Amino acid sequence: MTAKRVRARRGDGALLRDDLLRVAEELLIATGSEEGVTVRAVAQSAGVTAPSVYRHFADKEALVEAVCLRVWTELTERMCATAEDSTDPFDRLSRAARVYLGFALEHPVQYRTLITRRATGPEAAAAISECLQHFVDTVSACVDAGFLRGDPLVLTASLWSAVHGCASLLIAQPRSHWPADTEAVIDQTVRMAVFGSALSSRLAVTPAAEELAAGLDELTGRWP
Amino acid sequence: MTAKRVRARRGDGALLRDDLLRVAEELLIATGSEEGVTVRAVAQSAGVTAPSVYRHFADKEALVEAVCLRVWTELTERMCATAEDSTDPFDRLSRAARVYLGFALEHPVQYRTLITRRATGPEAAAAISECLQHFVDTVSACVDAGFLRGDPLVLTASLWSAVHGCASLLIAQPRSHWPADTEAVIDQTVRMAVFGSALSSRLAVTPAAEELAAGLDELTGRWP
DNA sequence: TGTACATCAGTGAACGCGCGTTCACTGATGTAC
DNA sequence: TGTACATCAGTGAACGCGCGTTCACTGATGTAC
Repeated sequence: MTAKRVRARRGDGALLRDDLLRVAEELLIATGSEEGVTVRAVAQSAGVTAPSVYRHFADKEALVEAVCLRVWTELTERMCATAEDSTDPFDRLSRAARVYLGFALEHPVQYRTLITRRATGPEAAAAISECLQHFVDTVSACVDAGFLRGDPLVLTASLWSAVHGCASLLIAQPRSHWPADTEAVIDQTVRMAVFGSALSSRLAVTPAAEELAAGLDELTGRWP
Repeated sequence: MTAKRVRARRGDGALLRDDLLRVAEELLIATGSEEGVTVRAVAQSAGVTAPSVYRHFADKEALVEAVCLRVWTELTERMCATAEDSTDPFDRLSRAARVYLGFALEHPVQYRTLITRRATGPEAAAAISECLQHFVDTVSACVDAGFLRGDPLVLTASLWSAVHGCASLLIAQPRSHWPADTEAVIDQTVRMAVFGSALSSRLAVTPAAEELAAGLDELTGRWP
């Protein structure tokens, strides 16, 4: 990468743009943070001088955001694709949650950078909105089918909290605070979230713990 | 604050330490990020020159961590205090979750800074561990009482994910992506998490959505 | 087919900044005699 | 009670760095005549 780059032909200036994105992504992943991505380092890795970067991105902010968006757009696509594997709205919800978590863990730095960014550009806000809208739609379908009750926006916010929180902690926290079996945590989190949404949205009044436990034992005894 | 500070008497050097912490905290909150807290700015706000900071903190890292820890130690205390308001383990779990969320939203910047920090000092790691241990103990009590089933560590990780995720999103995301009623989201998230843990840990086999919904309707019909 | 020119990719050097940190110091003050 | 001294809080000046960004430029290349 550090090798001097051959200058692009006229009209092919956009080739550098792709290279810059690729190289900036590598740098973002390697350093684990937006601060590690410097314009100079990106340019050098692409075999080019720093000012060249400004031919393709307005400023550093725009470069970083573009790097994150490059993978982020996959997310909605993948959630939609998975939805087609099933016709059951409740099942679709679980799948969407798992895809979201899987995505975040596959692209931890891009995920965290984009979602914790204070001032996002309109494109980033749109990308997050789009993904969130898919969640809302999936939840709404569950409400329509009678699997969930209540305000879809509130239900979605809680479900999103669970999967985002799981991803966020797995990304940020060292192993020491966690059970060894990451898969078990992911699985439990998704199940907690979807079943918890189903149960809690039906509980207008909170019953006593013993009563609830006895009722759940009785109910779940049907599926041994 | 910018006023020149009167020099402390001999032996009272530690007074400045408190002032530096207070001022650094203000700066952290005002700028919303660790990067906004510069040694120079902190010193100036305390009415002192930059090198004075190094009399009390090894480096900038130590200063920021101390600022965050100052409020963080409240958390475990508050969770323990709330636990005494109830004898029901399941109720205690809900209370702990609410206290955690409330704390995070009261001190959003300190919460985020400490929990997303990559290389934490031993004190910070200990503080997080201590708080987490309280969660594990509370969950274990629920398992012992038969309200929850399964590995307490895995259950805790999921519960932690839900509350952390809710706090994290509320802190990071602009209002646009959220329902207007923040309280409703918090309430729903806690209920989803605790009831979801109770239900999901009893489901060895996942039943069909219709079956589950019907069962839950029947069960929750008892508490109208 | 040859040539002048406009276009475009990329450069080299510099600006100005704020940062964390170090080092030798100053001067007030409590303490020991 | 007076004085020399060790201690300690805080200073002033500087180091060295890497950063984002700008600006006038160079030189290759496609295109129009």
